[in-house]
Amino acid sequence: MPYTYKYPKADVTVDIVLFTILDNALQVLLIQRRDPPFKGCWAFPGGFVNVTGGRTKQGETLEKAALRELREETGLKGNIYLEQLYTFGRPGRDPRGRVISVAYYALISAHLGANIKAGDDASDARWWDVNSLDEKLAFDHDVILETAVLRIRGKIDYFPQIAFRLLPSVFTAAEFQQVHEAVKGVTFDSSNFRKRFRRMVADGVLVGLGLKKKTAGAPAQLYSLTHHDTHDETY
Amino acid sequence: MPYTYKYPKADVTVDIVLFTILDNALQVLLIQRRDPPFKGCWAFPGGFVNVTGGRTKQGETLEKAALRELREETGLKGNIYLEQLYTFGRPGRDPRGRVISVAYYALISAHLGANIKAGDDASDARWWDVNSLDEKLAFDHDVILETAVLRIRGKIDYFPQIAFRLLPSVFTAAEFQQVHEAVKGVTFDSSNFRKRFRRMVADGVLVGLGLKKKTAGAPAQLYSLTHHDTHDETY
DNA sequence: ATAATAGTGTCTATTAGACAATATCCT
DNA sequence: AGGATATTGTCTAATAGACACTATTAT
Repeated sequence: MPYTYKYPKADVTVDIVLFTILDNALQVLLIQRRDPPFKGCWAFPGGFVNVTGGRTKQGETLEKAALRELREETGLKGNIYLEQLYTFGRPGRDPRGRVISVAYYALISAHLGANIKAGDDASDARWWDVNSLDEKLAFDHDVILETAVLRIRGKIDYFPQIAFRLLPSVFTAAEFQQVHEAVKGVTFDSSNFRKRFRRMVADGVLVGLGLKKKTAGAPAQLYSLTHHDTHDETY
Repeated sequence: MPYTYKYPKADVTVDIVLFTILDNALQVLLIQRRDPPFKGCWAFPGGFVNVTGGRTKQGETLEKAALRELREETGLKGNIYLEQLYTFGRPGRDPRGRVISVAYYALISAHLGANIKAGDDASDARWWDVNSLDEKLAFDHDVILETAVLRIRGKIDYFPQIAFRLLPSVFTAAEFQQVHEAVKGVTFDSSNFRKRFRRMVADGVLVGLGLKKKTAGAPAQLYSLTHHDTHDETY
């Protein structure tokens, strides 16, 4: 049953740039495409937005589509925080026809990232260090990646949730610093960085748990987010 | 000649939130719709993205579509700076069917905004003070407006181009301050604000022109942007 | 002189950066 | 004791906010 329109239409897709921190480096999840176009190339998880249902139902939201595709192509369960990144629609970006892609980024902590497995449309799925990625990506995904990295690099400075979503729920000050360093691609003086950290504790954003974590040196205090402000979006 | 597809597709539109400063207030341009849906309602200039041309040509870019629609519906000439804002695609936002709208915002100085005239699809076009707008807008344009205002309010703090685009090419320190106040919706201590202004002059971002502008009190020094950095997008 | 606006200076509190120092654990 | 890491402190420079002050024009 074909669909007929008076004017030509575009396809709308979502692409999801999923980040985590592994080996103290910012890593991004790529899927190896099983089918053309760009068969064999690495690309972000993503796919077509469901727009069926006629005038009344009209299909799923963009965000739901992104979450669905992310789950289908990675095996991840549960709610994963997504934020809309940018919409890419340059003519010619997809050889099959005009495709408008609404890109999202998502952040998960390393222990969640460990059990990723490739979905049906992919021959493989794995994490790549964003700083040593020299693969030629499918479509315009290289531009999307650059946009996403710039976004979280800029936003982490005034929106600490970026760091918290990349961390497990309990973490040390050093781990918090390492996440910042991995995202920004620079190193910080630990003394000065700790002042910011102490301020967050004093402001009630973080709470010390009294517990200690063993390290190669002195044991480190463990902290967690003081809940109640899980609803964010300050921007 | 109808277009037939195997799967249903969405329409892709652009909407443009055009801002200026008039009467020391942040104002937004709205068009009164001549045709259904939302006939008679006020809405942003915008329209369908041209996606014709088959597999190879595929139509126009999103940004070109936004610029074209803005020109068609306002009579504005020349290049106007646009920045992509967010993509709105909730099912049901348009009663005609699934429509994904890529929203842009644009900024012009007041003297350009004076000669706006309604295009063919509109029965009227005029500026509205964003702080005293209580019209029910078409589609989800109320949400788009709120998103746009929040965006420029946040961005003007670290991206002074927002202010410069709302000003004529030559302006006084007081006018620069008034633009900030109109965008942020607060007043600033002129002494402290002027320190920021002086720093921009010292840093070579602005140049004093030596000329004076008459005011009700002492004449004010005129400044302009030190060019060469017209290519922005620091973000 | 006075109203009105332009423009400067001063004090304090907050914050970032460079760098020194102390504390705690393991071997 | 010595290596490794956690944790705190000190000095300086930059910046923001509150507020007092001077300068220049028109009437």
